[in-house]
Amino acid sequence: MKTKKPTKGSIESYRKIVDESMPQLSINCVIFRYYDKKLQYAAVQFTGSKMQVIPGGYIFQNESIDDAARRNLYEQTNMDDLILHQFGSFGSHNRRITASNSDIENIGIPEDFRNWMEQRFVTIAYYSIISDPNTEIIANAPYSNADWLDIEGKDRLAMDHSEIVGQARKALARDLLSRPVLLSFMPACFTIPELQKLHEAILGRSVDRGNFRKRVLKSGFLVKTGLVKENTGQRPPELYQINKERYLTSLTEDVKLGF
Amino acid sequence: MKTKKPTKGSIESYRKIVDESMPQLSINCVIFRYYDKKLQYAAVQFTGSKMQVIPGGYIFQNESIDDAARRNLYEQTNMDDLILHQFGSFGSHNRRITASNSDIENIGIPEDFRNWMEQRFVTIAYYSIISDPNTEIIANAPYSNADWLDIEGKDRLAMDHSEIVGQARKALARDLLSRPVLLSFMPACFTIPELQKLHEAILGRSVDRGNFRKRVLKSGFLVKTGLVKENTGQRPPELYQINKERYLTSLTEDVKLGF
DNA sequence: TCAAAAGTGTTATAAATACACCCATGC
DNA sequence: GCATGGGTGTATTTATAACACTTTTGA
Repeated sequence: MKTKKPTKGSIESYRKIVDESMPQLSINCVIFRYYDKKLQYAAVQFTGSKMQVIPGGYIFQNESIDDAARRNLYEQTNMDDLILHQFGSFGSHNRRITASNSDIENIGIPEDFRNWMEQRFVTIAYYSIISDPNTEIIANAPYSNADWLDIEGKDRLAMDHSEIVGQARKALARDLLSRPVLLSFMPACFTIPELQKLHEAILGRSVDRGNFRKRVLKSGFLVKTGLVKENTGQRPPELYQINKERYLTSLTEDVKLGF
Repeated sequence: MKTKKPTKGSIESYRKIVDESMPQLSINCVIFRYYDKKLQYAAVQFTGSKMQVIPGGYIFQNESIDDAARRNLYEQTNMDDLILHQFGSFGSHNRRITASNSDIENIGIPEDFRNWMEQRFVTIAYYSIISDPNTEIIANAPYSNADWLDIEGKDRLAMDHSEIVGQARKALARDLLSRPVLLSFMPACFTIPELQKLHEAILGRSVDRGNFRKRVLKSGFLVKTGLVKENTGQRPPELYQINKERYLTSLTEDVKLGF
């Protein structure tokens, strides 16, 4: 699956992108994590720029868009077991990165690559969620300075990336209903109240404790471990695991088409 | 909004496409209609070919993908008031039109255009629905021979177009729940049993008459006209109109993000 | 013993579902 | 009359929502 790659950020790596990628088409990933009781997403900066964008990249001529999303995510986060959900494409007629909308005046990349990347681009957007909230985002060239930003924060991203993040959050909230997407967020072992907090972070509002518990247990995605989380200062909550089998089948099965 | 266009199918029109369109990126539209009590979709053929595809086209450098979808649809169906729903992108690594997967051996188009269009393409897919089931599809060059195909039929389209149609049908069924997309299908005046038949055609199964009636009336999208449909051979069903105001606002408002 | 958070149960309401029954028409 | 499809009502079940009560811990 892997190809020999030139050193990241080298002239050769830029040439490879320009020579072997589909022109004017990109993928972007909104990578969520649940950390510090908040829903966050990954943002990176172009080297030498102050504006932030979400990770993204280009599509090699011989790879599918889904593979391109996976690859770019791997190159930038070192994670390769994420489940990616394509949720939309963005292609307004003047959608391009420029000095005025991204502050990319003096970033250290070759001019021919810069000309290439400053064309009008259509992007296909994916969202993904990481289970380990301590994952480091590795910002490869032409990016640097990765950050996690609060979804409720006021950060303004370059271009239409804030819009893309907003749409990703909506897609995530929508998918919560039909699939337990949320389970990808959680560590191997977790409590129902923790799961509820995550739900609330995604939905942007609070839900009833008792009702949440009933619903999530009835779904059959959770398995009781018999253990409890200790030293919480209050009554120790019970620890659960994911019913992996049930979870994986739910990802491929069709959403119920009810009337 | 309209630009002067070269004669369709002329050398100039092909040159314009190659010169002014984004490369390797297309839009495709699954146009549904409800006709003869069946759900159908529009298919066209390349001139000189036997294989069918769904309508589609290319994106001018200075137009948005949504505008491109609208324009191509207009050029091919003469309809310009359709509501388009983007539902996904398709981009497997070997997604291209070839003689083997589309039977385009001897279609009468210039070789440079043919080389251009036989590149690997990613397509962004939309679905749309027409309210007048008697709409004629105008197949412009390089297409000819437009047809309406049954969604339940066994027709095999070229490339991955059957897959795209299947996904469109799923998206349509999903959207039925949150929006009364269905109303675009209906003529100005219709009966509830007719509306029910349409629902059943989309969902692929039957629904309870009484319950359907209750639900659709409670939604507030229908207005009673006071008239009945005559000469049906049985009890004359009541005719309804769409509450246009309510319908249009529902199209722009967010889907409820319930828990 | 008290606060705080976890876990459980009860009730009210609304929605989905399954039918049963009557109605209006053409034959 | 009667077959056929349209229109209406009702009972059952299920889902949603609001909220009260109990349990377990650390301080």
